Amino acid sequence: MSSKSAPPDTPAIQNPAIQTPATQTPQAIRGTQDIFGPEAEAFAHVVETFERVRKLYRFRRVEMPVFEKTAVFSRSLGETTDVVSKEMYSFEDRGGESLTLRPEFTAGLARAYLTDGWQQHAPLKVATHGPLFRYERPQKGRYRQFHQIDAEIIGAAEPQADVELLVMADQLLHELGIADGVTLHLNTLGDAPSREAWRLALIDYFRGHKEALSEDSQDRLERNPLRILDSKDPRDKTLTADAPKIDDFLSDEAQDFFAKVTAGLDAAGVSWTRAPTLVRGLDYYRHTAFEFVTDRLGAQGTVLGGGRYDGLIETLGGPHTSAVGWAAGIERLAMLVGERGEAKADVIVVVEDDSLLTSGIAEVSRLRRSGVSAELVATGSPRKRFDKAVKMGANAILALALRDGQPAARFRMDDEAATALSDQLETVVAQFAAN
RNA sequence: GCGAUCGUAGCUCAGUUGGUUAGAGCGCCGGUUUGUGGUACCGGAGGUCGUGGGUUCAAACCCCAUCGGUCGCCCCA
Repeated sequence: MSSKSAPPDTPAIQNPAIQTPATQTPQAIRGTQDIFGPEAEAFAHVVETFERVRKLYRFRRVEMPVFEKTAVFSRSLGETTDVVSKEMYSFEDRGGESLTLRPEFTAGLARAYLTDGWQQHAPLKVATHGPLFRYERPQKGRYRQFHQIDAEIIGAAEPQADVELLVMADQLLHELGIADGVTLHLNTLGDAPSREAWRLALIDYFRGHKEALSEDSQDRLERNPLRILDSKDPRDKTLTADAPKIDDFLSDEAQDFFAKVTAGLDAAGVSWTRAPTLVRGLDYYRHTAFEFVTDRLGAQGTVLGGGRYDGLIETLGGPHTSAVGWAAGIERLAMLVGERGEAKADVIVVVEDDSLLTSGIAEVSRLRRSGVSAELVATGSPRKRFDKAVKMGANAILALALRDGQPAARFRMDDEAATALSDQLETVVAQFAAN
């Protein structure tokens, strides 16, 4: 990228501390992470488990671009939401178009549903995973580039779609072994008229007590009044206790819908708690809203969340389309899973004399080609190589050494490995003896 | 965006009324010992004390700024 092609109005970097002197290694970008070893294994385990469960529930795999036109997100999430108003990574491309790195999956999926003709597959069950970007203050379990797994059903107005998604989420958490201490908080926001009536009642109620609200909530009153219910501020909590309840505003249809969702969960044996103050932050939610919350991650306790967004696709200029979905933070799930051991090698081939290096290369290649995971240890002090292999850990160790000037192979292996690998190793020994 | 706290070798950390060449354990490399073996001993490499200023005869230590981590608020997965 030459400086010539930069837009003429690109501001010069004002802060000298941000500039990296040519002699210094640049830092990673704040809020990004390089994960490695046991942590990376945990991350992969989450994705692999998700892939397995998603196939059990017959969700189809989709891949999408990591960036979209900015309007895709600003229109669907709502201009006043924090995500849109201050957390998006937006930029102009060289053609002058405003693009944004996806801060979530749903809006992009809705766009793809419309532009790619996926309507023909409705109701469409899809799953995806990948990186998302949000310009936030990083904390544990919260990053600027983070990763989610995501499952959605587009074009399904029936409550059993909500149920299917929730049961799937519940099974995923169980299969990851982290369901203990996680509870499903469930609420309904009603249909559009219910939600709107409740919203107006809340605004009316809180306006009457505006002075008693926290500063944050006075601000929320204008931008996102529903969220006052979620406030942790003690001043707000005394007020929210007597605030209008959604249940008093639900239409018969909305009430019936919610009853069918809870009945379905009960039938499937998924436990849940009613959380009447649970409101999702994004504008597009209707009816079912839910979060799976753990007590083990401090302030970042929501591990999986979602709901129904019947209004979204219309907002993007499409036909009225019902949809439900959820997303879960892979980093948060991985933290709950904990570090996972990396698999031991089936065989480590130790070259204890440099003159046998080519034999070692030949054997380790043969093993790998026949589906045995193998590592070659042939560097460092020859006398310490065996100990190094022992420390690395393997089901079997094959040591190649000179004995009385003649090549000789020795073994050490676990009993279990001995049975599993005996055929392979016999071949190796035979091979080695032959050479 | 706000508040708090931290930042010394690859890793975990010592290092206080500011005072000679900044230390340990683990890891890494080498040597000796052992020799069907995850041993023991010896030695070595490796540090702009996050970065930039300031105060001082003297700063890892005090002050300011900045970058980054962590925790809380906000928001959210």
